[in-house]
Amino acid sequence: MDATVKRKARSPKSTRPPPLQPVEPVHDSDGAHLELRIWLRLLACATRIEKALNARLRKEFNTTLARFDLLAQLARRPEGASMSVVSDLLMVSNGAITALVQKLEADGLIHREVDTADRRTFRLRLSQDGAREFDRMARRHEEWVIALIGELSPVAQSDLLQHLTLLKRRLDKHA
Amino acid sequence: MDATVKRKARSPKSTRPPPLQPVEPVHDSDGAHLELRIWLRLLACATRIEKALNARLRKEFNTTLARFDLLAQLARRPEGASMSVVSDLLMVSNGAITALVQKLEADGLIHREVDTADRRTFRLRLSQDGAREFDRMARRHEEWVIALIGELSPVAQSDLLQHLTLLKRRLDKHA
DNA sequence: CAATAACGTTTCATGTCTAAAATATTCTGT
DNA sequence: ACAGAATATTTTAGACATGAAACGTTATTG
Repeated sequence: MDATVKRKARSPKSTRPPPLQPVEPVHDSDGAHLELRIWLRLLACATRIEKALNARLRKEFNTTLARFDLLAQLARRPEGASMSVVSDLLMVSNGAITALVQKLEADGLIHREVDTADRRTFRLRLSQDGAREFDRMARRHEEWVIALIGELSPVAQSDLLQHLTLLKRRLDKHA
Repeated sequence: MDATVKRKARSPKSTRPPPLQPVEPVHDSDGAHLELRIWLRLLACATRIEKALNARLRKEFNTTLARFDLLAQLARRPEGASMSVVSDLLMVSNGAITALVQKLEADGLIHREVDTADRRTFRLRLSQDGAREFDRMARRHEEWVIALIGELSPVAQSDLLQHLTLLKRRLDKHA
C-alpha cells in the first residue's frame, strides 16, 4: 500500500554548468512529481486513520469498519435498502455484501425481508438492537476521528476539506 | 470503507434570536464536524485512486498494488532488505509479507537468500527480471497518478501536499 | 406467449490483510 | 555455558475484497 517510485539519480555528464535551480519545484526532499508525492501522503494518512479506527472498533465493540459502515448506511435510511443499493453506497462488490449481511443478521443487528413487489430483492433494515448498538459506536467513532484530525487548525482543516472535495470531483469525472 | 455518521438535527429551542452565522463554518451541505467530513473525503479519494491503479496494474501487467509496492521498496534498496524491514516499510503485518514474497519469488521477480550473519533473517533482493519489470510498471504507474491528480492546479497540489504532510506528522505523533 | 434480455443475489476461487500461536535463531546475564 | 529473553519468520484461522459463473425472478418484445 505504499506505491513508492524510485527516481533515477541524475548522472552528471554534461560539460555545461548545471542550472542554478532544478527544473521541478523542490519543496521536499525528493525529486518526484508532486502528484506522486500527494498520492503517497494521501494513502499514508488514509491507512493510518483506517487502521486506528478499525483497531478501536475491534477493541471496544468487537466489530469492524465494514460492519460499522453498513450499519451507518442503514441508520440513515429508516425505509431500508436493498443489497445492491448498499453495495453501491459502500462502493463494494455485491459478493462482499452478502457475507457481511449474513453475519450482521445472525448477530441480530439487521433484518432482511423479501421485497413484496420484487421477489429478487431483499430489504435490509436496522433492528432495534442494531440501532442502539450503532448509536453507541457512532458516538465513539466521532470522538476518535475528531481526536485524530482535530489537531489541525480550523483553517488548515477547512483548506484541506476544500482541496479534497475538489480532488474527489475530478476523480469522479475521470471515471 | 465509508464510515459515514449521521448528525443530529439541531432542535431550535432558545428564545434568544439565533446568531447570524452558524457556529461551525458551513461550506458544505451537512452539519457534521469538519473532522468527520475530512475523513470521509480523504477515504473516498484514496479508495478511488487505489482502485483505479489496481485495475490498471492488473490489466496491463497482471499484477497488483501490493506486489508493485513491494518491488518498489526493493528497487530503491540494491542492498536488499529483510522481511521485517519490508513489512515495516509497507506498514503491513509480517504474515502478509510471507505470502507476497513466496509468490514474487516463484514468479522470479525477487531473490530470497539466507543472511550469512543471522540465519533467522532473509535478504530480499530484486532479480534482473524483477528490476526490468518494475521499471516498466513504474513508468506507467507514474503516468497514471499524474493523470489522476494532475488536473488540480499546481498551487492546489502544493497546498494539498503541505496539508497532508502536516496531517501525517500529527497522526504519527498520535501513535 | 414464449424466447430472451436484464436484474438481484449467491457462490466460488483467489488475493490480501490481521492477530496470535508455533518455530527457529541469536542475544544476555549470571 | 546455559536458561531465558528477544528477534525473525511461518503458520493458522478469520475477515473482507474482487470478478466471474450460476441461478431465480422480472421485463421486454417479435
